Amino acid sequence: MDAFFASVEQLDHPQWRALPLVVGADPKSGAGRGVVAACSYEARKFGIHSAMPISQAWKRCPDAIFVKPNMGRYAEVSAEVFEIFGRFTDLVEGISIDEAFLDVTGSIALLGDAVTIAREIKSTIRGETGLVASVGVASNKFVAKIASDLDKPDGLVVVEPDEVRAFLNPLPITRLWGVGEKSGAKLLSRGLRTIGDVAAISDIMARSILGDQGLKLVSLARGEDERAVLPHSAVKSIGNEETFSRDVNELEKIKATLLYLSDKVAARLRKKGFEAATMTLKFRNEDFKTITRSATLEAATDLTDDIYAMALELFSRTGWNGRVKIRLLGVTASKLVRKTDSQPTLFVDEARLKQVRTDETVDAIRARFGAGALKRGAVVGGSNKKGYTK
DNA sequence: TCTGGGGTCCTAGGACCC
DNA sequence: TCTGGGGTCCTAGGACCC
Repeated sequence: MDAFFASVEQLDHPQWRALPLVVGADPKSGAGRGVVAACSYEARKFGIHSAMPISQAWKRCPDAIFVKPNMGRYAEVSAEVFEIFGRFTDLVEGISIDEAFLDVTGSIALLGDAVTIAREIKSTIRGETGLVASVGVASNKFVAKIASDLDKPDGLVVVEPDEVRAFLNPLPITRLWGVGEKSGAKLLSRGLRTIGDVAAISDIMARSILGDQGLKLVSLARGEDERAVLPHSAVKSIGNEETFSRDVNELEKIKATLLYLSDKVAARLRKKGFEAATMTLKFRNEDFKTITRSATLEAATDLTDDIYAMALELFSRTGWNGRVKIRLLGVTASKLVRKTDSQPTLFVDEARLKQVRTDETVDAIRARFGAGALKRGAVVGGSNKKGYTK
């Protein structure tokens, strides 16, 4: 999907259409923290792009419309788009909220060749959601992905099997999916500028530059990719993190934030029917140095109090002494098990039962009155930056 | 110049097991 | 007195993607 978040906002707010629009952090008149999550094509004319610091976006176009992401709404629209994908094949592999691989090999006899299907998908999406999509058609995932990126917005790029090498060779290495800042710099330092340059090096050279990753990369650069389109991949982790609006060193605020994050993660686990055995605390200090501490329990849990207790324990293991300020805290649950598959409790513990009933009640109230209907006292009293009210 | 928030995957060392 | 090889799991860090 092209400029997905921004396009959804323009769809929902007709008065914002054809205007520069930025979805992301609050710019706070140029003093805001955070980055651009997405922006309209009108905003791109000012040099604004995804992942740019929001303060820079503000400098480039203070008159742009700045809005906070509304992930719930984007998820709704995403579901509509994926439902459309499902009409063309069962083999749909989502790779993000707005992007998927579709293996249409088995649909050609019924629906026409891949290019016909691609046109049909684009026009159905536009007709039913009002949004614009770009499609790449190719004989494997890697080439299709690159092709889909080349002619945005509203692109349709077809790469025939015998054109793959000629198509890839002239493209810059920055187009290689999986090559970011670090790997890109290593490749450039060896004089490798295009995908064709990478395709031409020996396996020994590839390994010396990027290790085992390098070997895979050379295959991809040659257009070789045998990976299947795999639907239904299982979720592996659920986490929430938050950058403070100013760096903090007040213990009360830190604890309130850990409780807020733990509660959020626990509620998401319960909503999806998971329990988690491993918890990871993420900690970034004012110098942007990031560390993690994690621990694994014998019995998986979805209780807010359990997760908060672990978060506190892991925080104490960071060795934080109050002298450096903290920029970000995060809590992530992993080693997930479906609740029905988890080990039954071996003995009844009154205190635990009480916690279970508390969480059930909280979930029920939030389900009825909204996620913000009920907050822990420590979170409200701890002056959480979002400033929740009762 | 200033770097969000949601994730996945990989690497590497150490503990532990057979 | 000198200690292999194969495998799994855990932890910490880091690259990368949207």
